[in-house]
Amino acid sequence: MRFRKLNYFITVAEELHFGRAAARLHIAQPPLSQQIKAIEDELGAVLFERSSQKVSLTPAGEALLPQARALLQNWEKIQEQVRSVANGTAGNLSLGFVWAAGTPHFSKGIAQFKQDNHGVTLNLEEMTTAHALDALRTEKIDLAMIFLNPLMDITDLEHQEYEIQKHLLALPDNHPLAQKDSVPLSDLHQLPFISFTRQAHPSLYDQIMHSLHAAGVEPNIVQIARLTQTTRTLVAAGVGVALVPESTQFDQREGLTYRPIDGVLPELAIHFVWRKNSLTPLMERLITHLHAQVLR
Amino acid sequence: MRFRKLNYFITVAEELHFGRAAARLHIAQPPLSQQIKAIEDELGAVLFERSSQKVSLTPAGEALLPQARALLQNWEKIQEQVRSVANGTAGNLSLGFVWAAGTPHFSKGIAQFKQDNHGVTLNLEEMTTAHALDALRTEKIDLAMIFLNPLMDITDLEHQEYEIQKHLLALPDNHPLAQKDSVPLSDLHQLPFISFTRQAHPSLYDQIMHSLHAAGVEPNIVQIARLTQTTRTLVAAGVGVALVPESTQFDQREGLTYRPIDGVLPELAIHFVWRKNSLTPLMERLITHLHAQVLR
DNA sequence: ATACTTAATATGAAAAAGATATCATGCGCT
DNA sequence: AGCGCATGATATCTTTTTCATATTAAGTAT
Repeated sequence: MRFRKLNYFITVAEELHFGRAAARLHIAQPPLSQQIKAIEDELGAVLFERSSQKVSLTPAGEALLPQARALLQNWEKIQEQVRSVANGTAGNLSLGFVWAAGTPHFSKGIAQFKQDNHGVTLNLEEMTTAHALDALRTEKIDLAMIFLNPLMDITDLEHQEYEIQKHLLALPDNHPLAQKDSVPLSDLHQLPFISFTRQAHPSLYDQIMHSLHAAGVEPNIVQIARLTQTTRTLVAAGVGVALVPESTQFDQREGLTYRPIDGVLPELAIHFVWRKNSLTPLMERLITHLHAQVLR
Repeated sequence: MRFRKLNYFITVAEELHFGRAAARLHIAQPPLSQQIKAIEDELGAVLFERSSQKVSLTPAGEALLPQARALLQNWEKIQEQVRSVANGTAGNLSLGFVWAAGTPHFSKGIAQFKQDNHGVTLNLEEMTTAHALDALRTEKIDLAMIFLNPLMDITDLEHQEYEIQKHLLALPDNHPLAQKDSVPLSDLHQLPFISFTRQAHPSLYDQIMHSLHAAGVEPNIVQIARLTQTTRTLVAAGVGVALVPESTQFDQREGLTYRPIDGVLPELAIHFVWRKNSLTPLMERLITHLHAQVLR
């Protein structure tokens, strides 16, 4: 697909000499004459005025020349773009991620990736694990960063670990438990407790509840849809305490303090997740890049 | 030049099925697979994800599809345009014409031609015969409408008659000669006389002078560069009389009157003139059109 | 006229594209 | 699990297209 004939035409138009043009094209003169004639027949328009003395463009040829050049140039650009997309240095990518993934190193990683890949458009959307899985399967997003654990049925998906966070207990400054350096799990018994809904991160929710139960803790739960800004506002307001991912502490807030938990709680494993066979070079590059940010 | 491979790609992308695509393209499936592979090799990018169960576009293919469609559409447009230029229903044409050609039927003809040929851009410029010939030879214009007579050396040009005009004598209203219905040539003897310069229309000038001389008229000449508006202003102001082409009378003016000449004067033959071998279909159409306007 | 340049034509060779037959793979269905 | 069906890939041969060589035709310059 070299647009042979079009190139032949352009070369003859540039040289205005079949012999020289043929030489430049590394073919003999007769086939060049034939090909030009073929183009003329196809277009139904004579492009060159030939005499044995000189060759010149007809108005039709004059009209075609710049257009033909533009077309070829266009094709070059298209090729480059397609190659870029194939290499992952260009393209679009929609990423759904749980709020806990939004750490400073995540933001920095995204910003740098965008800078290093000017051709790439990233579509970022914060969502719950459940929503992200649905969005993945309905192809609304290409890649998710969500809480993953062994209980989930994701045989239709592939994944790779991003990072593992610990739980922290978020407390109002003046809470009695804030006196301790670390809080035993059992101290949470009967405490007013703010948690995300089971709907949002079902299996994580179940795991946490199971752990609490095992520690003999029967929390007094106030449910909210997502672990976001709202959780911290409620905790700071003294509505209750909350188990939050450690990344939350990056977001300091007046009247709010964090303490490590002493006891067995499930891992907060955030994974990259994508549909099987949908891993593009671009996604691969983004995953590698973000993962590298975590490790340093 | 049917952009075979690009079309193959598009068809497969549309059908997402090599067999059906091949059928639509009236070729067998194996060569289609080969050609697609050839494109992929050339681009260095896999465009389709194949399984025995279904075919789908990769991001690279997704990127190429609209571009490829646009490219082909572009090519269609280019072809049409080139054909239009070849047919003379589109293109550019620069026309240089002497002032005398600017009759009402000329203007009407031009206006109508433009209306009937929307793709055509006409470049009109009023110029002298001498200037027009130079502009023709230096390819500044494509076609001229000028005073032509047998004395001129135009072996490098071709021409066709446009129209032949008679001379009229332009007089101030109150001039004594305005009393007569027609003016004998000999009456012009020693009269103040306004004429274009020899430079402007050399051989016409010579012919007119020769005719005057033959009639024993020795005019008293005030020369101006061109026979335009200015001539009539000068005549109306009583500076002198002038021999003008009959087309001038279409432009009525206060204090100015025209009388036929009684005597032998050269023909005022306005011809289309163009370079040899430069007669394009567009020029041909314009010439035919304008000529038809004269005859009715 | 004669030599020279240049594009067109004729004919056969090489390369590219296509057809037919066959294989490999994966899925659904008993 | 095994069989049939659908689908794309591979191998090999045929056809078509493109190209090269030799030659011709036409026009210019000497």
